[in-house]
Amino acid sequence: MLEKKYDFKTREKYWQDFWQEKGTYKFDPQSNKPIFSVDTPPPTVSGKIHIGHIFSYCQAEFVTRFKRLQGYNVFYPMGFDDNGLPTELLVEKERGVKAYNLSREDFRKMCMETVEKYEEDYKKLFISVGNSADWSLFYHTVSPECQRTSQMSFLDLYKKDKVYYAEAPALWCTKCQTAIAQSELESEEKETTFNYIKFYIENSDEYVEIATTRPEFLCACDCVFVNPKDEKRANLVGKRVRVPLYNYYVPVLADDKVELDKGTGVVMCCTFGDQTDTQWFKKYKLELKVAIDDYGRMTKLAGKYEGMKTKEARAEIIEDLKNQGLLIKQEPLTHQVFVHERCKNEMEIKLKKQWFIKTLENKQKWLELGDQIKWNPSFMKSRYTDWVENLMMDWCISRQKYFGVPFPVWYCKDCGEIIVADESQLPVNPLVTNPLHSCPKCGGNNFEPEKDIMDTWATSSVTPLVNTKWKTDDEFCKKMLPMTFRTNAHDIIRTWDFYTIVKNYYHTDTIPWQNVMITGFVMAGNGEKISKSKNNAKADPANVIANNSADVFRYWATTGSLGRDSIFNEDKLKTGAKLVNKVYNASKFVWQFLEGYKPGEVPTLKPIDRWIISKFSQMQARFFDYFEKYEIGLAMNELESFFWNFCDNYIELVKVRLYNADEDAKNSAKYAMYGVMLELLKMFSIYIPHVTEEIYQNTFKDTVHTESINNTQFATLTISPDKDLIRKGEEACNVVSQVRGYKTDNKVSLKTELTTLKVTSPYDEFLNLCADDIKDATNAREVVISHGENLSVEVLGVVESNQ
RNA sequence: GGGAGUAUAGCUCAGUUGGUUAGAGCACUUGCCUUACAAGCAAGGGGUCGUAGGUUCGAGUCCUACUGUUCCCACCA
Repeated sequence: MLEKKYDFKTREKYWQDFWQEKGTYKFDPQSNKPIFSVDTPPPTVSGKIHIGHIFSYCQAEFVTRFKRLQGYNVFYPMGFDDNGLPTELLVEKERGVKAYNLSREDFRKMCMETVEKYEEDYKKLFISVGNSADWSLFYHTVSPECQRTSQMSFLDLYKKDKVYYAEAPALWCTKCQTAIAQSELESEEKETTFNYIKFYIENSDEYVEIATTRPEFLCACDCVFVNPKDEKRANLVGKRVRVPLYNYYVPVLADDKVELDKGTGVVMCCTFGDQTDTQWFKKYKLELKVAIDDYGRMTKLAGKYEGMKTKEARAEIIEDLKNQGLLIKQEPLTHQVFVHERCKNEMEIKLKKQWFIKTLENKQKWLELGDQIKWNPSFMKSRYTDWVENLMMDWCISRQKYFGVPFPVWYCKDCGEIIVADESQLPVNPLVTNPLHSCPKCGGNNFEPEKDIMDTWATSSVTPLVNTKWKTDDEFCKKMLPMTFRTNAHDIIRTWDFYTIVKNYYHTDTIPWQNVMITGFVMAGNGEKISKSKNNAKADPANVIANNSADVFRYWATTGSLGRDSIFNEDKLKTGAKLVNKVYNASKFVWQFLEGYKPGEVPTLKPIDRWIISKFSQMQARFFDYFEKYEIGLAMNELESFFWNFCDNYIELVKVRLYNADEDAKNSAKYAMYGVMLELLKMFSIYIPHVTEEIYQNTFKDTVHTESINNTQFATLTISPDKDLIRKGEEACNVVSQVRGYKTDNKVSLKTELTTLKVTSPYDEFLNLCADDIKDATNAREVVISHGENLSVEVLGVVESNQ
């Protein structure tokens, strides 16, 4: 029996403990059920988890519950990504320290402590929202096991010549003082000025006009370009021009990258002002002139501006150009500038020795692999292909930071040879361990360890390899790869998805997963993105859960359709609370009649009972279809609207029968209610697992005999969707509805007794078969049904009550 | 500049392959304590489906153009 009231505050915790204790969500490696494996992106430990994260993880989690109920052996590990720049920034902020002021060891220890504390909170939060991951499969990317996999990945790439160490133009953040990858760039709109500057032609009084936004690069100018088709300036090619302020001469070259109608049509090339400069640098083997140092200050090359921040130098230089009559004009300009996504600092390009993974040479392959994966929703695939098609640089994976996975690499001090670790040494920290052997090239024994650490994405893009025990358990790995299902929000398609596809292909020749589910974002009330900097995440997930229950929170997470952003909406929480309440009450009510009922042979069914089963089957089919497309919100809509209809129409039609009728008539209703209610609870358990478990344990468990509702499986009912039958049943509901309307219009109670009800309908035959149910639901003494073109319902009289 | 999503009731959103009078929840109005639930039930008001064309017997749904909006990519001369 169910208690009168359901108290989520005590019961949710109770069931969460129950599930963990019983291992309800455990993957069974021995089972021969089909496997559904999930590669969930491990949340980055970079601060508090906001409501959008939980939203996204809930959506993915609904799918795993669905698959479990479909009879799959679900492999659903959860992990955290707890190394690299994002974590360092968190620790520095929280502790008020700067990594470079501390010893590596001290900083590392500090990071570990912080990470542990956060992960404890993260885990609690996930469990408190009813997440059904198998925590025995837990991993975190800074653990020795994951470090081993990341380093193993590096060694494998090295062996296959897919990773290289080279001095190349790299994107550089002067604030974080590290190289970063193209995928870590964001663009921001900034106001600046276009400065039109005179470059005098050698031995002439004439000059060419060059427009630039960054005159502080004048000291690093290598040459000037015009377009080869530019007839007006064809005579300039081969001549030299004088760089203003610095008064040295550079050649004028022609290159078709120059756009005629941009700026003045003449460009100065500096090393490096932008991406095009790096291409010209390579193509024309230009001299490297470094104007800006690692900290974003002008170098010696800048002369009197040395030591100034770039923007200060720019202002001074413009002033000086003005004074010397070299500045023609200035124009305001708004343009997109690349900034580092983590700190929003403007990007520089520096020539640096870094490790790169080859991505450019296989663009076609990446696209093919993208085609092999099923993207949901399908339109999100274009984010992937767009990104691949526009890749400009190989993936730079070395970071000049401290807390992360070290490269298993040393350099021979004598001959400079690169020495990589032996697999048996992994995980290895080259700062404290030496290679196993002398330098293979010169036999030397002096080694310079690689101090850099790997990009956080380089370590988190191996999650399918970690999960499937790559290079640890070959048999398991073979069985599990490619994984079935990957889910993430649309912001990390170009990083997590792309890099994971790249690495998995290099290592195992396959795609990492067969299906991808891309979730949307949660937007703040005004429709803007929730972000830490704006501090507009009004609702803290832990509070929302504590105040509304995990089930209600999860209900809210069904908002909207897949891949689309949703706005956080308090109303939806209210609706969820009502639903939970209704499910509980309906179950309690239904169970009154089903107590002691033993499901068995199909009895002779009354038309209304046939109707509700058929209608259920129709809804169930749609529900399954939506889930196949991971449309968890639309599936919920189907389920929910059926359920309210079930309560307000079906239950109302049969309840008097269940109280008063003969055994056969009762049994028909019981049969329908038992089947439909049980299946409804299973479906609801995907979304609101706590209340449904509470109900199941106190009701159906005695006849179904599984330890938890989560261990049950979906069943199809005996009557399949039948449009004609469904239409007829709805006619019966319409009759009842019209009578209710009559009573409402006349401001009398719905239980008011009627004398005679006169009905005409094209479905009179069917209505006659369920006349008793209609009579009961409308509380009429007599119902007369005859044939007619359209439905008409007439109340002939009301029985006057004495009270 | 290239691409994608989106535009339906005051708000948040459904509307499957084109098919009668366009739906739900919230909000609003009114009535009802009905042998589950007042966190409930019932009834109701409210929309020329972004604009303009087109295809069709028939368009919220398909096509074209435009407009608004959000996002991705490119654009730092």
